[in-house]
Amino acid sequence: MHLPMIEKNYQPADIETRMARLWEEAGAFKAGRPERRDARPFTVVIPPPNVTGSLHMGHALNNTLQDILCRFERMRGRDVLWQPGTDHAGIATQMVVERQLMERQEPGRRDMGRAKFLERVWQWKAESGGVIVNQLKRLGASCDWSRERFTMDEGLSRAVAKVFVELHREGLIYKDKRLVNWDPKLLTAISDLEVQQIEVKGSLWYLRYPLEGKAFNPEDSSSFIVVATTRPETMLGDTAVAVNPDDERYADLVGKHVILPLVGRKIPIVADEYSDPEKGSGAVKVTPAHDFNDFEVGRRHNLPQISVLDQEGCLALLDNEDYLRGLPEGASQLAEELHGIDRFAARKLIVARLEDFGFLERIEPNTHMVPHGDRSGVVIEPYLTDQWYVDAHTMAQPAIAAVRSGATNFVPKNWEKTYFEWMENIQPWCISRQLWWGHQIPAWYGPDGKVFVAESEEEAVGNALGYYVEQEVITPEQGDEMARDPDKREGFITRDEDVLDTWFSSALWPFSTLGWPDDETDVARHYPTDVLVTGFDIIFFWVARMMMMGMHFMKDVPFPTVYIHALVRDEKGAKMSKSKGNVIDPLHLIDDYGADALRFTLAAMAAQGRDIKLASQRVEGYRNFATKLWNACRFAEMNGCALPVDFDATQATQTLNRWIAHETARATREVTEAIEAYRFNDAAASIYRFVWNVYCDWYLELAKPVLMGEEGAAKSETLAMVAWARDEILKLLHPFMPFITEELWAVTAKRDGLLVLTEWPRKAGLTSDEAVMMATTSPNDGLLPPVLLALDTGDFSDPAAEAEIGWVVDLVTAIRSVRAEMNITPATLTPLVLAGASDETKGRAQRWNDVVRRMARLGEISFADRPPEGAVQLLVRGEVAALPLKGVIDLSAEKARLDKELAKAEADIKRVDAKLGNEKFVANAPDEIVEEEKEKREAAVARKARIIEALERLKNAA
RNA sequence: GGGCGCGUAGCUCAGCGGGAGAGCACCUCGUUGACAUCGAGGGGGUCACAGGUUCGAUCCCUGUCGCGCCCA
Repeated sequence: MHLPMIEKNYQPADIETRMARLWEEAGAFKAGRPERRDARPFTVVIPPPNVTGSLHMGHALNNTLQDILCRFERMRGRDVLWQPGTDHAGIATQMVVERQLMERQEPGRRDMGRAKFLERVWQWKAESGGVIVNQLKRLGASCDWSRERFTMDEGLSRAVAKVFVELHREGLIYKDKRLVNWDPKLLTAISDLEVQQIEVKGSLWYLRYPLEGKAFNPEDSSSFIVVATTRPETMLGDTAVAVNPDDERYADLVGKHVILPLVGRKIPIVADEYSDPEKGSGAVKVTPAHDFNDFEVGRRHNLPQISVLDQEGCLALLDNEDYLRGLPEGASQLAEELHGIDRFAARKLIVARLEDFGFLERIEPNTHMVPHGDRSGVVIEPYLTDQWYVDAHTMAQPAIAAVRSGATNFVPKNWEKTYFEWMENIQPWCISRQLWWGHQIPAWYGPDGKVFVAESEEEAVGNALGYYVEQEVITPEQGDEMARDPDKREGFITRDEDVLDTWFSSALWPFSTLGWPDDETDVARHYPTDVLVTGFDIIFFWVARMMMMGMHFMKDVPFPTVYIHALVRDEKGAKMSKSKGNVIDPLHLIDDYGADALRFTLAAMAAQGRDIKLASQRVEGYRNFATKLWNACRFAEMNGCALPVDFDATQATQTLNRWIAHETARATREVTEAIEAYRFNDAAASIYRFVWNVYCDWYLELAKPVLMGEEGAAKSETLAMVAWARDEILKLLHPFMPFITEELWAVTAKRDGLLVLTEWPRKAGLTSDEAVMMATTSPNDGLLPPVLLALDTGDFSDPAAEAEIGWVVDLVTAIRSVRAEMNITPATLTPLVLAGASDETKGRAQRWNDVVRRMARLGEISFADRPPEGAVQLLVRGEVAALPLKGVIDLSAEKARLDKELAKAEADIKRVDAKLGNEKFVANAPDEIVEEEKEKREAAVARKARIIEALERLKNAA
């Protein structure tokens, strides 16, 4: 077969489309490929993006890092399962579809009815739900797409029902009437985590509450008590006034009563620690039904809870039995007046009314935190309702212990503190939502409100009907009839209308996606997963809850390692947001620079524990890196570099080739170890430096004369070695830049298979059998400690080769530097005289004659005992290299240059002497450090001597 | 108020007990046989500040100042 030539230009878009198709057709990302049936699995579950989402920078980073790990382990022979899928995102999705209905001027959700609306959501999902999946594919995510899951799939829904029922049976899920965070816009309860505290400039209103039995007189402070509040409108629901038990000002008032202004309700003055004597007046009004703290105060003092708002945050006073109970005649007039008014309008009205009657003492400006819904943006209302809760405190204990014991580790470690902090102070998790889109709670109610929880409707209805027959509420005949015909039981047995918090189903993701509870084959093989990669912003929402559910249902952690990455910010460090208009769209970057460049940028910047400030300039730079690699491969192709089948790099004889083998092994070790340690930035830096600054800058340049020269053993070995090192580069770079490397892999040689499934460069001398062992042995069986996986460069290390190539590099660099400094144009070829050269140096100079002349723009290279007069004299590895430039250069400039060098050498000597002269240093420092210092001193002294000689000669020349 | 983290070259960031690094930007030079999406060279930093530990601190400890995030 004839290989296609490498295209002249690197065109990411074209390559990406083709490579994606290639992988797809080969089923390269599929878990459980037959040839890997016996390999150790490597499993990662994707943090499921919202089905409504589109790819943002956070996704790009998160999935790039996961993909690097997956491709790396796949090349190391593991049977990789990267489990993809999306989240149904209850509120977000429902909002999207409702907005769409509105835009199309179709009937709204409520007009349409539940069943019809849900049909519409599914329809929307079918049409638009795949967007983010396709975007992840563009990024190169090597998920097993054939196993894509959705949190509302049948299987996952069964998992949800089972978990709910079991936790309910164990008493870990229960229904409770207490305050929740109520969103008056979305008309649903939300969890603590979905509430954002936002600083708001408000006011503190000081209100006079008249004391019972005294004639209220605004001028007489003994006739009232002053309470301070940030929410005057809730005063209608006050059921007490609280003062601190240690507050002497109010000591004699405790136990007495006040008459609630405007309302006329008689309420007690109680002593409670909650009241802070330093704040406001030291007395607070207590509204148990509208404030979390007051709720607790109310419980402690057995106070009634009077809710005065409705679901939408409007005053609800008429027909409000709790409110009207025990009120004097005429109170209903106020109720009629205020009923139905929005909470913020009511605030103004009530304050005005209080002022009219002298109950308002003063208003102070006050900045305080106000809870807002993270989706709706409106002020959250603490609201008294029945909701379902998970006993998070109990469930957290094994999850805390698992991290304490090290069964699960966070990387970087410091996130464990955040995890513990939250888990140890965890509150009951409110899991019911008054939405339609989501997993409907598997609870059914009988006519008396008794609840029947079961995994299926049949089961629940069966239980319920049995119960009511037994209780003789219905006859057995009626029971049979209702069991047969759902219409007949309508109004008798009704299902809970609410759905579960989206995070409830996400918490099961590591095992529900593997088939639990229906088929546990994959659970056995892939649970626990190997690592979770996610952002710190969802440690509470998701990681903690997966830990709880995993420990409870699988009796094991969901993952031994949690790699927490940072946020991607804009180049100034601001959080990207639509409102700020500073969002960088990863898809635009992919269009402009290619997915590989974007991926490499994110990896290179993913230093642990630090946010990423992304500038598109960086991406451009790494696109250039891809171009560089592209051209290096073209160069190899143009010279006919190819790898013979039986070529063994360890057996190379040419110095240059032994050197690049050694450097390749070093890069292999660095990249491998860095990925293993989740140091993605170090891995990226290593491969970048190796490709550009070692392979391209030196190896290819030094190899040119051989490649262009005559046929022979040296040339054929070099032709092979250029190809060999190129192939190693393509492998090492593949996890970071999968598209370009796969393309180059295909066009540079006839291959047995795709690069994506090619074996990762391994320790030289390790047999394939051992590599297979490594891949199949479980990590905890103690047979092969991880240290054996470390790569050994032993077979490639060659100090002699390093010394020789090092000399060439130093010589060329020194000459280039001085030529630039002396403003010698490249067109001027200068001769080089190696003065007093050792035999070794002479040999090297002869062997590298062509290269050095070409790279350093030299004429002839000759040898002499002493440098010619008036020459520029360079020190290269302890010997003098002279450029006879008398007449070409300015002698005083050369003198200045040497003076500078001399000063540097002297400074070095001085610094080392100060150290070595310090007895304590010599006594305390490790021997090798002292030895190093001594060697440095010797080198500096020798250098100084040569420079002085050079200066002498210069003087003679002048 | 509690917690976490950050202040290193003009910018974005690595490094973290033994001679200050990268990329980009900047300046000079360059149509050298893969690459101008390139090559060669160069300038530029009391490593926020003050103490302490140490033979030795950009690195460890304490404090101060400045910035960011999370929780109350």
